[in-house]
Amino acid sequence: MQTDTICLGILRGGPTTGYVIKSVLEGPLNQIYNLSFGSIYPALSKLTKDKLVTVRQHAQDKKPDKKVYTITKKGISYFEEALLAEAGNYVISGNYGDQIKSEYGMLLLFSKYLPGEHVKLILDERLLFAQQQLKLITYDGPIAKDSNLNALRSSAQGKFMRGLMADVIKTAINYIEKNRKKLHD
Amino acid sequence: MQTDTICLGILRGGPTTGYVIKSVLEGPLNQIYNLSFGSIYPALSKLTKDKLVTVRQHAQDKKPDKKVYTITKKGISYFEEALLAEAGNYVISGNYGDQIKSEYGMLLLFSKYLPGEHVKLILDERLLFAQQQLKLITYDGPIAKDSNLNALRSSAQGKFMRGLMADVIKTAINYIEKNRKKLHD
DNA sequence: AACTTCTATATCAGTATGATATATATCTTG
DNA sequence: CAAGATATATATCATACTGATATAGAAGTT
Repeated sequence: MQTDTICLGILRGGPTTGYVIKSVLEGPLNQIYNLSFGSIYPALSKLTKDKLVTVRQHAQDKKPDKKVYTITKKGISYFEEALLAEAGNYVISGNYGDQIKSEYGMLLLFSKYLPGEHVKLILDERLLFAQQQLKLITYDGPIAKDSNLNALRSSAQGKFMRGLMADVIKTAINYIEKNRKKLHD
Repeated sequence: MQTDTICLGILRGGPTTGYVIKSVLEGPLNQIYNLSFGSIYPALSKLTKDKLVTVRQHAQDKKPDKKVYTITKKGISYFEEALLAEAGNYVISGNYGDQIKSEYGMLLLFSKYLPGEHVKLILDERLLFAQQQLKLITYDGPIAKDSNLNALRSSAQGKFMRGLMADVIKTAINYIEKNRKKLHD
């Protein structure tokens, strides 16, 4: 999926900054997608140039200007067309294009070349990390009033995806706890 | 994890070609990691130049030469040091560096902007795809005699990872089947 | 008081992707 | 049985993305 489309999709949830887009991707969408600032900021500039979004520059003395991006009508129709076109692609080809690079998975796969103590350590760390992720995803308390995060949490789609990720993480935690002895001792 | 390290790790399972490395990544490691030919072939050239692997060129008339790469002693120690160094990193920082780009996840998240019929279609397709993946991962019948695939299947680590992936996919399938009505109808 | 984390944007060298080219064998399907 | 698709096998390259770095003040922590 194009970076443009991702940014527009998040912006459809409400006006916000590049920084928040990155936070959304690192927070609730953490298990789904990620983009670096080096992709987000240029995409936002390009979208502005193409009139698919508008910027309001909030001058903050001595801090860098906070640039709040809002999707335009043109942007909305562009987004919906792009989504339909890309979805169509997936349906036809059967290629869902998930790009997975789990360094952790490779590390475990290669863990027979690692000292046993080390393997224990990285498993302990991973379980802790997974539990943190689970809390982050299932958290339902008050959050900052950013409309994007609210859209993500309250929509049926957001709830669906959060539930899916939570189930997957729980399964992984249980599996690791039950089977970790096969990797050490 | 560096592409070099990944290639060396797979080559530790036995000598093979760049094409097979790609197949391993697309087959059994499908849910863990992927690399394009554009990364694998240059990495293999670099490793050869650095004497971490050797090549035997099997001339096949009219087909391109089949280049079988074998890890050297130097390569083995390099690999084990790199792995230890990288694992150390992960333990210290708590950053497992998993890079996830699930276009499918984003598509579902944005599916409220898609026609209901389309959503049904992409869910049906996904379930089929997931079932295929599950079969691929849990398959225990005879396979081509490539030593890398055998190493991956018979080692404790390979079994551990395959079991983990199978559990995760089953969970996802169950979740989608039980909750899909929240996304359409 | 010192240190870390958060908010916020920007740039860029190095790395990776996805498409394309090339070439043959083998398998599949109407 | 011919046509088309898929598998084997390597290679290249424009475009895209990452991860690190720079900048800078506020706010929170030790």
